[in-house]
Amino acid sequence: MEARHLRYALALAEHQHFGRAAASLGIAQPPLSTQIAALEREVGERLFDRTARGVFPTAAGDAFLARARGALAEMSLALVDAGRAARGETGRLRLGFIGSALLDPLPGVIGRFRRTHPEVRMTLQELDSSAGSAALLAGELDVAVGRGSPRGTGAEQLVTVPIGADHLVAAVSVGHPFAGQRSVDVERLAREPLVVSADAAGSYLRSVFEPAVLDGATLARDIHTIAGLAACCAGVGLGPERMRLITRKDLRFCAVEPRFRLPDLQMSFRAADSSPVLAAFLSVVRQNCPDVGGRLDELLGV
Amino acid sequence: MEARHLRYALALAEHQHFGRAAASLGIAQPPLSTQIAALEREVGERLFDRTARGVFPTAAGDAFLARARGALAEMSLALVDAGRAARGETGRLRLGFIGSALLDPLPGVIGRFRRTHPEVRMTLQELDSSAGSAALLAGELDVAVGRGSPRGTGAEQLVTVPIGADHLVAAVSVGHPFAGQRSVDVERLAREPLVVSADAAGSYLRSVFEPAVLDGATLARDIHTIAGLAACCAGVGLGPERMRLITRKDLRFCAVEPRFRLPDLQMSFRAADSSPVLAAFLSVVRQNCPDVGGRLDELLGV
DNA sequence: CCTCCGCGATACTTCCTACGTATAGTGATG
DNA sequence: CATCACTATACGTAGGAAGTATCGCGGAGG
Repeated sequence: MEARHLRYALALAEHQHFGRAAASLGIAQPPLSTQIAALEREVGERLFDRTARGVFPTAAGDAFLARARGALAEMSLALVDAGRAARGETGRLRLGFIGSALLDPLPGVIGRFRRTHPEVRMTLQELDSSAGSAALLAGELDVAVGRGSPRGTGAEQLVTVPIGADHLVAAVSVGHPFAGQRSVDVERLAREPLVVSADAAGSYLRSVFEPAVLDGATLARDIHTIAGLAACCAGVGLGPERMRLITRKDLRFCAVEPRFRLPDLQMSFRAADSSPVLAAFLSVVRQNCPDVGGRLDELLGV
Repeated sequence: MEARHLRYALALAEHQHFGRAAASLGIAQPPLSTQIAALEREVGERLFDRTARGVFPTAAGDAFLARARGALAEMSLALVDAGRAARGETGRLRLGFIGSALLDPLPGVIGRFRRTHPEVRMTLQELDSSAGSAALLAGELDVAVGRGSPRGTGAEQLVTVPIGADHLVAAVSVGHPFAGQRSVDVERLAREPLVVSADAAGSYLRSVFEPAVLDGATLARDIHTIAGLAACCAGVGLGPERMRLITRKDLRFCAVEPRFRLPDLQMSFRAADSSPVLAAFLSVVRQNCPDVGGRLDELLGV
């Protein structure tokens, strides 16, 4: 049985007349008769009653036609759905990110993507940079946002683009002596109790402070915790500049002198991932983060 | 797009290999390549990634394959459903009947039909004989059970078979003088207050009693009401012998002398009705009412 | 009652296209 | 670099779907 048989049977049921049904199909009447006969032979039942007043489906014909309509509808949906999937309008995107990314570039990107691709199911989860690249390589994520380029086994299977630069800033409670200052020296900071992210304490902060200073610091899992601890006088919080987007009445920020540039925020995905949803997401990222457009343009082959 | 394209795409997705998929389809590899290419051209998207490790569906391919499975499933169901409809296993049967038929032949017939054809939706309604044939002709019923052969306009469009003979019996309250008697004479009955069905009072009872007797009788709409009225001493109930199947402690029956044969119970349907459900129902009737088998055998062409 | 007409089925031819065979192109692997 | 495995391409063939002509049948009308 071929789709042709279904189309012919439906046309015949609609026109109740072999000649007119054939004309509507753009064929002559005899082949229509032949094909309907072949269909009835395959089904093993007479599907149409040929009467003098017209051609009408039998009970078996009615049952058959209902399914035939369903089958043809599925076939057109196959075409439509394939196109939508190819354009990244349907599907799934699993995004992992560090807390600070949720402050600046992600809200705009995610919001715009959800508006333009409402039928893509998104999974969002906060995790640290190294867990992000590991989950990417394990196939558990499609996009990871972290700080610094992924290193280690399999990192060459990932493509990574910078999506935002950052400098170190200090966060203090509103009652702290630093609270009114526009900036504070690193040497001064080293004499204060510090609150830093566990991630940073193990990596880039080691090029700013002596190990002994960091070993005495309070560790926090994410940027919001640093801000909260600093606000309640647990110490001087250290984090990226976008931490200033956290607005609390009991919190003040100071630039750190000399300026220290943190590793960039980076967005990674599997180089071998050809998912149209990913491509659509990257295209939204390019529109929302003009700074990194050049790099993505190459990757998207524009 | 033809069903062949769907089958080929599914086989390719299953085997992840053009050669083996082609073999499983019973064709050579080049035509499979050609057909898949044609399908991808029609859909407008690449549906499979040909890699060194195998052939894998793209995102568009996955979406397409899901619909393709649905479409092919509908097509096989079209065959199955047509067969079931042709055998009368699915569909609808609208049955109208007079109350007395519900006492004897219908419970067995309907019960057996429902067991053997559980997916046929049945509509049952009690109505009098003339309303039954009218509803048949109006296309509102498929089968009608009444007493006596339908007469009047359009009756020749109906086929009618007898499904049960009946004689007149009297029903009286347990306290009535007739209660202990095996039989009672018609002349004796004529001097009692009577309870009869409105239908019968207007037709066959007129050949048993004087019009004056019937004009004084209490009229009931159906056989159960006759029995109820007789039981509470409203008069002597008259009805078909199968009324004896109504067992109430406060009710007794007497044969009527001389025996008077009522018009037979008849089952009617449209002669032009070729519904397989009707045929299946008639076949059950034939098995359940051996008396009328001969007549139905002819009609069913056995 | 016969004829005519409309419609579907059948007979036969034509042509498209799906299939088979042979082979070239391509990417991975030793 | 050679080889191998696999898919794509080229081309001839054959099966079947469509076209043309005609038959058979059932209903309407004279």
